[in-house]
Amino acid sequence: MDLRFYNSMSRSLETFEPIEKGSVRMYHCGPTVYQRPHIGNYRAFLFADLLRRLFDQLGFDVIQVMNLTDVGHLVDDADDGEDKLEVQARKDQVDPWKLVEQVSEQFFTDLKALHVRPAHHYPRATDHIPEMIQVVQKLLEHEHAYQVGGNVYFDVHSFEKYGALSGNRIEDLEAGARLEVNDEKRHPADFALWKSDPKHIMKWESCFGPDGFPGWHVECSAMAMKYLGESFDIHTGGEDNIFPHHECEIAQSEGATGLPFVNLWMHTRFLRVDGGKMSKSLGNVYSLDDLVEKGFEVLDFRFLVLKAHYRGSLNFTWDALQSAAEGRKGLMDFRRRLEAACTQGKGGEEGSDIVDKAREEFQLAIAEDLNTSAALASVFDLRNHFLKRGLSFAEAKQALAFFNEVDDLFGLFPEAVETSSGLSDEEVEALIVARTQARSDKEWALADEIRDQLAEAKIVLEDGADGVRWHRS
RNA sequence: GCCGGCAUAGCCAAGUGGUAAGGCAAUGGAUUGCAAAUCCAUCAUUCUCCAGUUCGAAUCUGGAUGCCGGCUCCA
Repeated sequence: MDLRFYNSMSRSLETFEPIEKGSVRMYHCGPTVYQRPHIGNYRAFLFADLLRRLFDQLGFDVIQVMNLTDVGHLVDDADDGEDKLEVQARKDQVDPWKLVEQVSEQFFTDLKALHVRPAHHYPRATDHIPEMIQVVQKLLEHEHAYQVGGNVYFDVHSFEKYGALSGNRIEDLEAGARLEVNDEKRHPADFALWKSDPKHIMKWESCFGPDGFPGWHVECSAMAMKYLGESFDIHTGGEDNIFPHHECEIAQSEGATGLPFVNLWMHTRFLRVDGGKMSKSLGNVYSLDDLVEKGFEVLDFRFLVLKAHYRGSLNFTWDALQSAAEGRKGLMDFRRRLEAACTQGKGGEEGSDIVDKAREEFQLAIAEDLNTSAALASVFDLRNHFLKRGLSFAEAKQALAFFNEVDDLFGLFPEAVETSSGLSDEEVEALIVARTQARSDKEWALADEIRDQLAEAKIVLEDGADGVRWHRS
């Protein structure tokens, strides 16, 4: 089955063809580790993980790289542009290096909670200064860059394709007149490859001077090429990365090597909050902890993200998250039923093509630019079908296998049910027996007390005609 | 000023020419000691608005309105 993805560069769906048959190399723009990533950031990272899981499932040899930006990301492009990291470190009164450690650690904790499979490399900009300097030197050799004192700039006029990704034209950028005036630059749209500033805390000695630091864009070029080669398959990021970041990456990388940098550019749309932009002033920049504090699970957010297509502007609201949480519960409940039906199922050994049909729909939806929303519908359809019609032993086994494939891709279910509720299975069973006794004795107060006690321990009871089923929530 | 995107029920959201997926919520019923969970049923003659193309449009074209993004740090 062909995979088709939307390429931001061509603005159309393209059949995916890896550079090397059976393998895929991809790079994702990761966080600038100056403050904990918010749920909007994680939408992009969850998308990267979806791609990763898809290629894993299809048996590709995957090499996945996500950078951590820990230097060079300036708050603005002016001469006195400060490094975001240093600014935040000063605010927090900590050493910038320490801040990097703290935020990175938090980031990895978040990824784990979100069931994101670890990338193969998480390179940090500060560990790749020599590689970046090499790129800058090559650009100088090829006359795509020029040096003014201790600063080196990329000459956007030297790269014909500059603007191809974003649709910006150099003339328009100038007309915008919002670019900082910088007398050193030949053109206002030229961007920094290397800057010198003795005031910087994070600085390196180089052939350009004693106190320099790299421009933001160059880290991704240097690190991507180091780990993935000069040309690789897929590069992803948020829509805001398209310009200037990715535009500049292309110019730098191709300017340095003369080879195509990336075959497929994929960008996720922003997560909106209450229909608008997420912003600090509105107080709606949420972290995963904010969700947990409201009683949600981190994976509920993962489900919410998967319910929408990655190129659509998902609107985050607490209602939507609640709905995602309920929906995820429903799926987990169905999986429990399937598991039960597999061990104690009735009916014949013959399966049916219902599951195959659901699987086919699911796979088609995913193959067509990762339409998780439509794919999910096939899973719910299957659930509804079986809830309505019932299912045989063989069908349950088929369906469970399909469910596990779905979760291999979506990563929505906990790996193992936690037994940390304080009650062992035996204790739970004993309490249920006691409650059943109380109910048959019509001692409702006692029965309800036991029910509350179990609920407190996160045990969900299901009173049915043929007895009581229970599970941990 | 320049570039780009979106507008589908109470909420979230698929669907890009053939007559509106799915989830959540809601409502009625079954079940229950009461609940919860579960099950059954119902839930957009219609896709922001106006005009056009077409046998046929949520889907294409033009216009209006609203929202969002980029051009400056941002996923």
